[in-house]
Amino acid sequence: MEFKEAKNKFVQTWGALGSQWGINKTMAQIHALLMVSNEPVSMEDIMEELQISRGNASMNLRGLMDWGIVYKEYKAGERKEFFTAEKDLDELAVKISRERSKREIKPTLKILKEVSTIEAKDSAEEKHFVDQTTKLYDFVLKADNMLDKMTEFNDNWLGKLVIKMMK
Amino acid sequence: MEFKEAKNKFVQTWGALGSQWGINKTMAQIHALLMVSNEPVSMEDIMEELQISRGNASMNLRGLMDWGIVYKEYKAGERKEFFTAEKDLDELAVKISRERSKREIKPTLKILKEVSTIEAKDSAEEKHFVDQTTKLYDFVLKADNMLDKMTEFNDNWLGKLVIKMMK
DNA sequence: AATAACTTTCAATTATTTTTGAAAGTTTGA
DNA sequence: TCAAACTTTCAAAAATAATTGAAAGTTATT
Repeated sequence: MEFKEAKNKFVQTWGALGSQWGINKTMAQIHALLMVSNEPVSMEDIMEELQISRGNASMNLRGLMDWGIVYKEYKAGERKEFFTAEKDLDELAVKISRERSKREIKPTLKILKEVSTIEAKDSAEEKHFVDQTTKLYDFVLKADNMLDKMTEFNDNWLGKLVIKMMK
Repeated sequence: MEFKEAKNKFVQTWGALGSQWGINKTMAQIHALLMVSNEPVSMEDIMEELQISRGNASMNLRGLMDWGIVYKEYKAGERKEFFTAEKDLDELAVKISRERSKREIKPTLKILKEVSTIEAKDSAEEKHFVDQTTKLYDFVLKADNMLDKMTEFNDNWLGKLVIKMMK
C-alpha cells in the first residue's frame, strides 16, 4: 500500500468510527486528516482533500475547536488560518473524557438524581423503579469519578492503569 | 414528581443519551423501559408505552438481544413473548464493552495495523503518518486490553478500579 | 475609507436514518 | 390440516441530520 492510499483509508476509517460515536462523519474525517498531518493545514486544503464545501469545513472545524482537540494557527505573512490537531493521545483522551462528562454524564446524573428520589409508594413496581435508578445513579457517578481520576494522572494514565490492573 | 412522570422522564433521558452514542433512540428507550420494569414486558405493552409500531418494536428488540442485554422470556400458558433487560449494571457494562470491542475496536485495529506498516519513504510527511498511526495503534490496543481486563474482574470491577486509582 | 482576502452563517437542498404497516412467516393447539 | 395468535420482514413514507453555496460578516492593507 502506498502513502496516499493508506492516508485515505485511515481518514475513511476514522470517519466511519466517528459516526458510531455520535460525532459526525466529516468532523471525524477532518480530525483524522489533521492528526496525521505533520504541519498545519488550511481550510482550502481540507476542502480539497475531503471534497467538502467551505461551509461544511468551517462548521466542523469550529465543532472540533469546541471540543478542544483542534487548534487554529497563524503563519507569519499569511492571511489565512491554519489548523492542527492535538496529537498527544493521552491528552486527546483526557479532553474527550472531560467534554463528554460535561456534556452528557453530568446532565444525566442530574436527571437520575431527580427520578430516583421520588417517593416510592408501596407497590413493588415503584420500589423497583427507585431501586434501579438509584443503582444507576451510583454506577454512573462512579464511572464519572473514574474519568476525573484519569485526568489527574494525565501522563500516560492508560499505561499505568493497565499495569495496575494486571497485578 | 409522581411515578409515571419519573418513569417517562427516565425513558426519555436514556433515549436521548442513546442517540449520542450511536444507538438509536427507540432502542435505548426500550432498554430503559425494561430496566426499570420489575417484571417481563410484552411487545404489545412496549408498543403502547412508547407509542411505536409493531415493526419498530420487533426490530429494536432484536437489536437489543443481539447486544446480549435483553432476554426473551416465556410465561406458562401464555402464547406471546415477554422481554426483560439485564439489570445487573456491572454485567451490562461488561456486555456492552465486549460487544463494542468486537464490532468497532477490533476492526479498527486491523486497519490501523495495515496503514501504519506502509513503507515510509524519506519524506517528513510520510514519516509522521507512520509514527502517528503507530502510536494510535498502540493506544487503541492498550485501551482494548483494559476492557478485557475489566471483564475478568466482573464482580464490581468499577468500584475496585476506582479504589485502586485513588491510591 | 475602500478594497481584497479571507471566514461565518443559514435557508434551502440532499442524504441518511428511522419508522410504519401490511403482507408473509411461524408456532401452537383443536 | 386448519385457523388463531402471534412475530418478522421490508418497501415505502416520514423524520432527522448533514451539506451546500452564496450572501453577510470580519479583518488587514493600502
